[in-house]
Amino acid sequence: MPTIKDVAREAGVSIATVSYVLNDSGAVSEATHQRVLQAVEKLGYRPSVIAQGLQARESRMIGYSWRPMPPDQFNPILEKFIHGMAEAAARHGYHVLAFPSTEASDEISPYREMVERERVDGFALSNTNLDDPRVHYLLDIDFPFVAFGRANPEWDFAWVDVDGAAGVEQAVNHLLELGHRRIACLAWPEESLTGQYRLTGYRQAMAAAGLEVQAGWVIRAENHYRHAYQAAQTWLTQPPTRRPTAVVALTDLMAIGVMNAAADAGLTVGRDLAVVGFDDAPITGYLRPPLTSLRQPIAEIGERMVTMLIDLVRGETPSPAQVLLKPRLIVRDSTRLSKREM
Amino acid sequence: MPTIKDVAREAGVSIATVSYVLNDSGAVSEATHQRVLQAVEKLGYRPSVIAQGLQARESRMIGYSWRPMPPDQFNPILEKFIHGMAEAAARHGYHVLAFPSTEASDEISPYREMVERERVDGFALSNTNLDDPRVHYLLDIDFPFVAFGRANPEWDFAWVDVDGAAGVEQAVNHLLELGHRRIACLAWPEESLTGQYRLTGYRQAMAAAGLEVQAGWVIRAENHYRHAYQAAQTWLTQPPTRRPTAVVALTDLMAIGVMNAAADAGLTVGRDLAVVGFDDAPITGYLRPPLTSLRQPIAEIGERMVTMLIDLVRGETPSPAQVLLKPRLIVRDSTRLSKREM
DNA sequence: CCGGGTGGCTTAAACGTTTAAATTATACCA
DNA sequence: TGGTATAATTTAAACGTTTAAGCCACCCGG
Repeated sequence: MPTIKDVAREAGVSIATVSYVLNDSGAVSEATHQRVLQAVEKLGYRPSVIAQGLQARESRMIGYSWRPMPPDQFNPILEKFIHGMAEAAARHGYHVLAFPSTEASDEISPYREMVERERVDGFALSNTNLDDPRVHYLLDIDFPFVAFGRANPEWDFAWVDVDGAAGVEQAVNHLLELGHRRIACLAWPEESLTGQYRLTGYRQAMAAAGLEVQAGWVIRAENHYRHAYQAAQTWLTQPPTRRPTAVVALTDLMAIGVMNAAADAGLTVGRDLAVVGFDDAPITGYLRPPLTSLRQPIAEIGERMVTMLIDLVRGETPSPAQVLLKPRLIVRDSTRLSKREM
Repeated sequence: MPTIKDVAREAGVSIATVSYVLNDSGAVSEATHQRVLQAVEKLGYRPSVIAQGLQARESRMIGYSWRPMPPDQFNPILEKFIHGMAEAAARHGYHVLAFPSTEASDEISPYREMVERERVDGFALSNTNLDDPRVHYLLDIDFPFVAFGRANPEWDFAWVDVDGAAGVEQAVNHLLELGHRRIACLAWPEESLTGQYRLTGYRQAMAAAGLEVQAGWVIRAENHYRHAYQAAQTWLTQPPTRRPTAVVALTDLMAIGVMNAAADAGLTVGRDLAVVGFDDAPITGYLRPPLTSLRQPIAEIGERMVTMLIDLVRGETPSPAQVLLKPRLIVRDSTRLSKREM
């Protein structure tokens, strides 16, 4: 690989002049400028990112880590999220460094390692939670990061999030328009901040419609198929005149659990029970019936996070520093075919 | 961040001594050794990866790129694959750099960029194909890489692959044991090398069982739901005594297309038609019926690729340099309930 | 008692950049 | 013509490491 010295020799100038030409700084005569560019072209010279990094004390890397899903669960948005970030980052001369999260016991040590060894200039976080220790640590050492998801409202940091409340509200309103009145919600445990926001959307939409949320209409469960299946069973064993006619599940995986429970109870999803999911996993369109779901603007989230992060790395404050994006309801047969006579 | 100079000052030695202590090289007295380690501890010093990289002319980065799936398709193994690589890499002091592949027109320029700017020490490739231009380029410039998948058999390079032929053979044998005789295969276009291997497994298993592959039993299609659905329809419109009783699809996505086509034709998958997929996507267990599929040992693939690549980066030849791993047939109801009277 | 070997440490160069400061050449003005 | 401002270029230091080479004191053998 040719270095700046080779270019300098080839062009008959000092390495400083080459550097000035390449960075468009300093005062260089037009003739020299051309000569240097020709030498660069001839040798196929590209500056070494490592040497530049040492000089500038930066790595031009964005660190990102995630906890892998158990084999029976899926993360439908991860691939697009990483790719979206990688693409946006590349446009700014940055790259995404994927590092593993191992034990849940010590969440921050992989992050600390990256910071201390100067591997990354900033982090993208996802799956943040209230009092997230990573957010706490990074705020503490004042290291640049942007989160996908909110955390403790008292902490001031840059984040991008999907407006789960607005999303679920859309879903409930859609069901209301179809004539549903007994609408249940399959929610997450109380600790989950994202779960809280989404559940709030459900409660607000119901309240706005003047509907009381009956006891038992909200069931909290972990994001597992089996839990969702069991929760649905408790609803479906109620008499037809009392049981929910529609279910909003906080993820597609849980929605699938509900759909299968309904089918196993002899009900036709879409006609006897409307189901809505969240995430719009690629699979949703191929389920029977295809699942209505809330699609998150993943590419935009990745893009926004990267540009905000680069602002922070450069010492600027991104504006806005908090971004809430609306998900879009993709209507499919799991609700469309369930129109109720009003 | 403290540097080696700070440690040297703190310990009252030269920076060379600090370096010798940290790298366990050179001759350092026990007393000095201790003093340096204490200074390191006290200051919380960690060597800068960038400075080490400049010195050693290496980045300790493994580049990996993939083409994102269209929104209605899924890549069930990508997440585990990257995470597996990231984990194995981290154990050896390496990290995974994710860079985007943009246009299909110029596949190699993102790779060239990474090479020329010295961003990575080697590459992990996936979705290789016969005469893959990336493999060609990297062989040409003699840059370290390991591929997930084979390419032109005349090229000598390191790869790890899943034995698709053995996998499909397993699947066909499983169907044969259940009493199936009219077994169809939903294959990929001829250009796909992976598709060729898998199809070979089908043909071999059929031949070994003394069964002739009837015209029309093999249909080639792109890896899309809709194509799979249509292919299945052409089989299912045949009279029951002639049509295939089992289908081996080369991916889960295509298997889902077949399952839905069968259901829409009034058949019960599992009883009237057995279906096998490939990849064992997390969703397969939740389909109705749950889909029998071939699981690839993703974590092991990532692990192997990384260790082989690190060998190559160090100038050693990995042994073995070609690894073929067997997938495992995960039997579920989509075949289990289809036992035929023999 | 002197020479050579060696253990233990430091000096200094190198990796490939950027950039402040110094130097040289050129032009302009009094 | 001499001095100064300015344009163009070079020199050299710096970023944080590693490591070859050098240095010094000490010990040991002859």
